[in-house]
Amino acid sequence: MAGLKQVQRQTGVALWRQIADRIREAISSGAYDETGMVPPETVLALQFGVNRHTVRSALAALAQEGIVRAVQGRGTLIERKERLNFPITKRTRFSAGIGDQAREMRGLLLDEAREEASAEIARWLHLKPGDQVIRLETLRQADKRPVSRATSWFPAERFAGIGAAYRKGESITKAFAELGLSDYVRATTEVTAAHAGAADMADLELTPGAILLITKAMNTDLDGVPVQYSISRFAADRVQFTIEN
Amino acid sequence: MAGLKQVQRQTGVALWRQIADRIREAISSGAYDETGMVPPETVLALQFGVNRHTVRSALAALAQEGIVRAVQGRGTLIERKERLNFPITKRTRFSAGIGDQAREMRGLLLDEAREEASAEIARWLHLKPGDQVIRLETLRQADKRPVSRATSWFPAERFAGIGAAYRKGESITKAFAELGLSDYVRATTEVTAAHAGAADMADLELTPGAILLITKAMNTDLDGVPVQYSISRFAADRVQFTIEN
DNA sequence: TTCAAATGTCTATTGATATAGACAACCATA
DNA sequence: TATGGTTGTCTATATCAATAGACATTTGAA
Repeated sequence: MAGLKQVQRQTGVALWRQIADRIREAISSGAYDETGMVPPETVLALQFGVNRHTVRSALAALAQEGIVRAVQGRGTLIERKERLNFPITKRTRFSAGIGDQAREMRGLLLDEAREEASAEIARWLHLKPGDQVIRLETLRQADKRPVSRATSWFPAERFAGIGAAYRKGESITKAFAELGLSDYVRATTEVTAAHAGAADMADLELTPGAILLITKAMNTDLDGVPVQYSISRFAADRVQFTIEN
Repeated sequence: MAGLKQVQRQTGVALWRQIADRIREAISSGAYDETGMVPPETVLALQFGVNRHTVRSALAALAQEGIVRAVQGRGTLIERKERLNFPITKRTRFSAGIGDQAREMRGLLLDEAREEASAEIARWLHLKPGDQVIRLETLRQADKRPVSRATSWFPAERFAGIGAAYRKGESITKAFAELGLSDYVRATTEVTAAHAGAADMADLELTPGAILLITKAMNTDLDGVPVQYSISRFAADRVQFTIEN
C-alpha cells in the first residue's frame, strides 16, 4: 500500500468528503487487511497532506456509515469492507448469486400502484400508452443493510396480484413463479451512474454526495414477451456488477 | 418536465455542485429540447429553492465544461447534450457501436511499458506472476472530447509491438488485427463506480467531484485464451452502457 | 425608441469548512 | 505502574459557500 497520494484541492466538494471516499476505497480494496485497522489519524493526515481534524471529519463520516469504529487509545477499527457482486446474465437470479456472499437477502415492498403506462414504459413493455400497468417500489437488503432501490412495471392484466406475491416471496423470481411464470430472461440492461437524490439517500441509508449505479432492465418470458421493466438504483460503494458473456 | 424538485441540504458537497449535476442531467434527458436553452436563472433559483447566485455558480461550472453558454440579454444556451452509448456484448467493438453517435472516434496511446505481471494481472491473463506483459495507457475521444481512460495489459511475447499497432490504428481491434488476431470475444466485465482521482480528472477533462464508471474486462481469443485485461474509466456523465443478452 | 427580460457585477452578512495548537482521556505493554 | 501512542475535546483564525439586495448591461421585440 506504500502511500496514498496527496489529495488535490477541489472546489465544490468538501475535503473531508474526498478523503472519506479515498479511505473507503482503500478499505474495500484490502489495503489495511493486515492490521484490520485504519492507520492513525496523524499518519493519514500526513499522507493526505491535510490537518488531523480534517481526517477526523472523514473518519466520523465513515463511522456514521458503519464502516469503521474508533476506539480511544487503540485506533480506528474496520467493521465492514465487503462489496456485493451482482452478476448480470441472461438468467437473472439476483438472490441466487448473492446467496454465498450475504447471510440474509431480503426484498421489501415499499409501495404498489396500478397506473397507466407512460410512453416510455409502454415502449419497453410493448404496450400502448395508457394501458394498465402495475408499479412496484422495492428495497433489497443484504444482512439488514440496504443495497438497492428499484421501481418495476409489469403488464397489469397478466400479473395482477404480483404485489402480494412479492411481499410473500420477497423476490421477483418467486413472485413470478407464484403467478405461473416459472422462467424468464434478461433482455436488455442499461447501466449509468449519478449522485443520489433525497429519496434514494433516505431509503438506502446513504450519506450526502453518495454515488448510485443505475440499471434500466427489461425482462421477457421464454417467448420474448416483455414481463418486466425496472429501474434499479444501487449504492455504488456496496456493489459491483459482473457481466459474463 | 413540470418542475425540478427542490434540492435538499447536504453536508460535504456544495449546493452549486448538486444543482449543476441536476441541470446537467435535465439537459441530457432532453428536458429543455424545445427551446434549446436552460430556463432563466431566476426561474431555476425558484425551482431549486436557492439563491440566484448559487444557480449562477452551477451554470458557470456547466459553462466551464462546455455544456452551456450564457449570453447576456438572451439566456443560457445548450451547447452539448449527448450521452454516448457503449454496448457491452460478446463481440466487443467499441468503435463500431459508436460510429453513428459521434463523427470522430479516436484512441490515443499515452504510455507503453513492458513489465512483470502482478499477481492479479497474472491471474486474469492465465500467466505466472512475474511473466512479461505489455501495459498500454490509452485515452478514447469522441469528437475531440475525452470519453474514457484505460489501462490494458497483454501477454508480452504474443503481442510484442502492440503499442505501435495501437498508435497506428487507434483502436485495440485494429491493433489485434495488425498482429494477426482477427477476432476476439469479451469474456468477463465488472462494472463499478467511484469518484474521479486527480490523474483521471486531468486526462478526461473532468470537474472536481465527477463520477467515473469503471469497467474491468477480460478478452479472449476464439480458443478461450486470454489476450487482454483492461481497466477503463469512463466519464459517467458522458456515457451509458447497454448490455444485450 | 422604448421596455421587459435576461445575464453580469458589486457589496455585505452568515454559517460551514479547514488549519493550527494545546491538552485530556484512554489503551496496551514494557 | 509508568510510558508512548492513540483518539477525544476545546479554542482560535482564515477562507469558502450561500444568501440577500441593488444596479448595470445587453438583447429582442413591441
